[in-house]
Amino acid sequence: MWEPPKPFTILNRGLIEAAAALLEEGGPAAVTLREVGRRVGVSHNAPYKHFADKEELLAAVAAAELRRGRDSVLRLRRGHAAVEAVRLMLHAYAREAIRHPEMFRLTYGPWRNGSAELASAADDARASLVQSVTAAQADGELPAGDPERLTALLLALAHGASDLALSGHLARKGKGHADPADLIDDLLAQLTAH
Amino acid sequence: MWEPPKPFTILNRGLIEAAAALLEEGGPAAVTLREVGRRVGVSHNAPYKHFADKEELLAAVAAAELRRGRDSVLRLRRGHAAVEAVRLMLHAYAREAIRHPEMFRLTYGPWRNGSAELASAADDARASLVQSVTAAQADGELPAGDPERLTALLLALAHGASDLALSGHLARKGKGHADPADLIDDLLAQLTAH
DNA sequence: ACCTGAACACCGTTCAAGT
DNA sequence: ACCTGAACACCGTTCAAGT
Repeated sequence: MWEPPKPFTILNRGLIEAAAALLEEGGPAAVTLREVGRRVGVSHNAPYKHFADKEELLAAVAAAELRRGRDSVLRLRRGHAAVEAVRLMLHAYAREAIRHPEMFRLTYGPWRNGSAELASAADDARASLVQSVTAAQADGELPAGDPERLTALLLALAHGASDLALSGHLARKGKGHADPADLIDDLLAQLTAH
Repeated sequence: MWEPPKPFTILNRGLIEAAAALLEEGGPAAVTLREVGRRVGVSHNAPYKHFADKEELLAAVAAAELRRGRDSVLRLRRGHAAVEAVRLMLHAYAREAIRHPEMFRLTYGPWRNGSAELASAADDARASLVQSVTAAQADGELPAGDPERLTALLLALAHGASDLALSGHLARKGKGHADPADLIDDLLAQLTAH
């Protein structure tokens, strides 16, 4: 079942970057293998020598983004108290979602073939957050309990607020006007004032 | 700018129902105008006399689903204490998301042309939830504060937990094993024990 | 007014052939 | 081993023509 990861050739990386750029510009429908090939300077079906199909190319784009997210989370852990690191991580999550909606939707979208590479990149990113949550609990800044479950609560709120904001379903247009960052702070305030 | 809603002809309703069935069976890609037409018994471009394009047909599917959601929310308000109604509404939200992933993703997905019909259906559904939240606040069962914002917090969590569960990003496979319903109850417990 | 069949442009994927 | 060009099946959309 398990396959060793292919080496990252120059072309491989170029295809992923071209696909990511097209995704950002016009969504998944704009990521055509013909345009990807054209931008990299190969024929429209050269990608098939590196990826089984279009979905696998997009999965590689998503995995690269998840690795970037994990590295960003690791950077935030240094130089901040644990609970503040958690707050900054969740804010960064929402900020990136709003700034790059197409990448956000791709990364957390539906994957028919559960790529192992994708799953492990996501696990790594979440594990960093779990560590900071655990440290914040040890500091008495977050309520005790299963840290995985508390992390899931925090992540679910940050994710849901971001996704609803993107689709315009977060609040009525004139009213309230709470953005994802506000809701993250609301939840943390409720959790710290227990 | 504003256009009067077209009358709901038999064919119109049939097209929407056929599109919804195809969506459930195989996602948005399976909703081809050719197959929709075939199931209803018309040619593959008869739908263009009722909807400007494929996206407008899918928007009508989403709007119908949002209206169903609003009616379901209204039913839950009767016969329950306010805070319990809120809890049941959020649980129903997550249950429907898990049971009908494609419809969930469509309903809360990206809409390039902000259909007024879609927006008002969503506003109606959320307004019912806001009313129950307000009543629960008056009962002293939920913390005081802007009810729109508190509703956004609750909805964002239910939405995010559902969406992450669907994409398998809610928690590591073996660990924690919190499902959306658990997280909803966790949040409500934190809010009521203030 | 509403529908049909043909046609167009486009895309993912396959394949025989090249180096 | 990797790439190319042609080809296939499919789809959204348009359009001239029918009733």
